[in-house]
Amino acid sequence: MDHKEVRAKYLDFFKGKGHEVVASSSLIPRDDPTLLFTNAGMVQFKGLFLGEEKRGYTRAATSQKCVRAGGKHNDLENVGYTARHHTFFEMLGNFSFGDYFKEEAITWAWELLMEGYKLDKERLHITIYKDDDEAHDIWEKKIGIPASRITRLGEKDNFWAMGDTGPCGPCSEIHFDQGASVGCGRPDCGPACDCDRFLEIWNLVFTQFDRDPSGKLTPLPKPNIDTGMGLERVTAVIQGVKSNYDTDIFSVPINRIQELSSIKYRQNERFDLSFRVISDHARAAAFLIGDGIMPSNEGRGYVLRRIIRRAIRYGQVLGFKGPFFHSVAESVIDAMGDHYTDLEGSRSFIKGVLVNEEKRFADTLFYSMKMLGDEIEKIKSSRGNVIPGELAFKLYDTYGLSLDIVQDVARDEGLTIDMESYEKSMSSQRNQSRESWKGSGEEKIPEAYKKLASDGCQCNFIRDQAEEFKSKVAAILVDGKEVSHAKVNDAVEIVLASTPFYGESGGQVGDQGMLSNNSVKIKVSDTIKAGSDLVIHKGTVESGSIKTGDEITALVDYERRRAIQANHTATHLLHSALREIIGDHVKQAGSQVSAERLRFDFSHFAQVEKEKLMEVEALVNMHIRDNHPVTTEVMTREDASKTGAMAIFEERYGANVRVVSVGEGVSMELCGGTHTHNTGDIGFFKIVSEGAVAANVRRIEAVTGKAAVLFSQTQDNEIKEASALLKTTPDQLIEKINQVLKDQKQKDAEIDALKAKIISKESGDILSGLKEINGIKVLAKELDAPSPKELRDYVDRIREKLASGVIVLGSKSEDKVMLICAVTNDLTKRYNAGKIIKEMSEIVGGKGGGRPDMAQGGGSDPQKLTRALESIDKIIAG
RNA sequence: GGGGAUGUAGCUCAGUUGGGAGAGCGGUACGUUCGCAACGUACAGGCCGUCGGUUCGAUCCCGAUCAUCUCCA
Repeated sequence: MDHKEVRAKYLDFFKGKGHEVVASSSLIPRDDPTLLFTNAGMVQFKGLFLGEEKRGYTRAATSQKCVRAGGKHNDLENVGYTARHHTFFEMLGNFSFGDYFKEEAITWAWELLMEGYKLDKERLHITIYKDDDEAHDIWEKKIGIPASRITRLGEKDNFWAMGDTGPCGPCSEIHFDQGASVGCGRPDCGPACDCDRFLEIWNLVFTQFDRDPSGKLTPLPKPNIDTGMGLERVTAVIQGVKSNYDTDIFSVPINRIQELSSIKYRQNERFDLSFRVISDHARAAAFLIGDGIMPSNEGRGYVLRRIIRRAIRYGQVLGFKGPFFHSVAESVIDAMGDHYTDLEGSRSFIKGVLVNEEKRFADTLFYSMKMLGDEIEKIKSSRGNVIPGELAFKLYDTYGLSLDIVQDVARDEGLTIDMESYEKSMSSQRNQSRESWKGSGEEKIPEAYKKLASDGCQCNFIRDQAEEFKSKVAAILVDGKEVSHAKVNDAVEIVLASTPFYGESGGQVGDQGMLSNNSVKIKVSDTIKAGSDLVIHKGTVESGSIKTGDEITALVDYERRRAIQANHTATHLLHSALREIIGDHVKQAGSQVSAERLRFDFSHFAQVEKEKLMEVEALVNMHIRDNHPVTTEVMTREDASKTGAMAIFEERYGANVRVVSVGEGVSMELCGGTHTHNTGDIGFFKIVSEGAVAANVRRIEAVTGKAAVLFSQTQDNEIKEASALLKTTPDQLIEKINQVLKDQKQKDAEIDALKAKIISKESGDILSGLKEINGIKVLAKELDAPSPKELRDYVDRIREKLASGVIVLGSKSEDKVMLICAVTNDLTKRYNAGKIIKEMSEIVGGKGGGRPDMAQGGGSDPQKLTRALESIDKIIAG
């Protein structure tokens, strides 16, 4: 049985038991500040378990993609060294939201393992929570498991909780006995043992309590079921192999590595380790990038980067010199693209990102190796033979040179590393970081909205309707608290039973407009969406008062809405034009559509050339002129992905999705926003700017319709005005500017030359004030110089003429004095310009200093300049 | 989220008691050469990331901010 059959059997089995088969959600969890990545099957159902969200089913089964790397669950460092750890894996799970409970969950699990997967029942052991007699009875009496193979365990192993408070409950695990030859070999070895003999394959969680802050458990009226079984693990058990890496799941990437490296798997343990690390990480990298995460220097992107780099490092062990990892990742797409169709669609994108990242890593490595080389040079020249631990740590911490590489180099150079101090530095960094961990920073849904949702409050967005729309007030919030009525000047948040207002989502801003009836007028300044089906109208009561249950007329500002729609449809056209002209690695990385303009972020590895940008703009405008119809269709997620519609990864979609199509194959995207009826409604599309927002992410801003016309007119006017100022025509403007610049440059040169002449001449005049003190030529003079640079020019000139002597010049402005002193080189032993300027600066209330032959200073008392200059006589006379 | 590092010419980077912004490569012009390569000479190219503070004076010190790199969580 291959893994595809294992997965299909699972989903089919539970479909047969009335479960909705739900597609895997993105690896980026939505609305959840506690998680870096989706790390379990229940993540996408959290809202249902908490009763904050309702969907059209109460039983669900999924095969959920999961990543455990970074954040609370971090398996990264173990991957490759064990038979079971992965950064990426698939979790099979069946869920009940207040529907069936313990008995069905256990019975069905057993049925699937026996009849579906044909496991040997003699090798299965059960663990339950110590107080859960109910589960014990079901296992023993109903299923017929001998009590000797049912183990009661404590809170640590068999009691599950989402957090310190909230839903929680006992769980029951099914373990597979790999036989006495595996593991510790102790006679009392059992499922509770830490060794590898008993393998947990399925965890059934019975969420039946609600824990309050004091720790008290109250039974939930409708308990839930949440189960999880790792696909890789159970496949290994079914296929009778000892390691997940020996299943068919990993054979494709491992084969690819064999081809690329010409090294066989299972010949050498050191190489095998690399095979496992690379094949695991290739899966994680492909899926993370497929879900829109880009390698970067922070957050999720940084976890991805570390996964990629770890793989590359292990690849070096296999002798890879150039980029190879992208090719392994592509083999993952070959193997899994048929079940994860969006992965296949992102193939060239994933490859591009990885090639780019492989090159970038080579740069970092080159730089940090150079740094290490310099440091070793220093150690050797001081006859040392130990690399300090702090240095090794710094190289790792700051420059990304990992310890194993430093160790290799040290060995080659005959040096050792002070590991004790290395570990010390490391653990102090760890502690420092752990103390400050708070969360991933994802925005949380405010409590008041959650409460409304769990109270069953809903608000349907009614897409196409007459302008007069009547609805009932379902809830009113003031200052984030639910109230029954609101009066004049209150800042309110209103929930209606249904609404024509579009709540901000998918990058499209929320609508504005009015809510009114005979007794109240509310100006809506923004509309937002909370959760999946709550639309909140934010606004102010302008007159009258309102209470819940009132009937009210909702009127959207449709002129504004039309501008937004034009921008939104144009965004889709821009997306498809970019893919056509610069390549299908282009993927949306975010967008913002407002009435004024549209902003589109997308993945791309370099600046978009101006010519390409013009082509894109032209293509979008062509589609506008062709006046294609814009149509929308609601279909199942599966059907949508078959049509090849582009999905935007940051969105969460339900079972049914909206597909927005432009013309015949011009553009097709999953989108919940609102659009024009025909592309011609956009009128005109104009790109305003293109630039970078992050590594490998570019941003285009554009305008449409009226705003685009205005933009062009403004630009045109500016060109005309500029032409008029330069007394030329727009078509000769560039030429004229070049001419003016050239002219100016010439004049600058001329001015410099003239200044030099003047200074040269004036310095001759200045020389008239030359004195001789102690046989040394001394010149002290005040002159009018606008800047210290000017003053320096004078002093240089004079020095040339003087050949030997001391020069002091001063210049004053309203409230400041500049002083400069030069001593010719033959005299610097006797007179120090720095010291001279110091003394003189003090007189004018300031400070100064510099080199022995040249020094500057100044002060804030202009009236004393003359005195300062006179003081030179005394200084030289000594 | 917390820490460390970097930001100077098109590129790679120097630049300390705070006091004239540099090198190599690349570019342009000229020269040697039949031509290329090579070499020589000259020249152009800089808000020293941005903003603020200290100071007579900041590439340099201090604070903030942005970008990039990196480690930890």
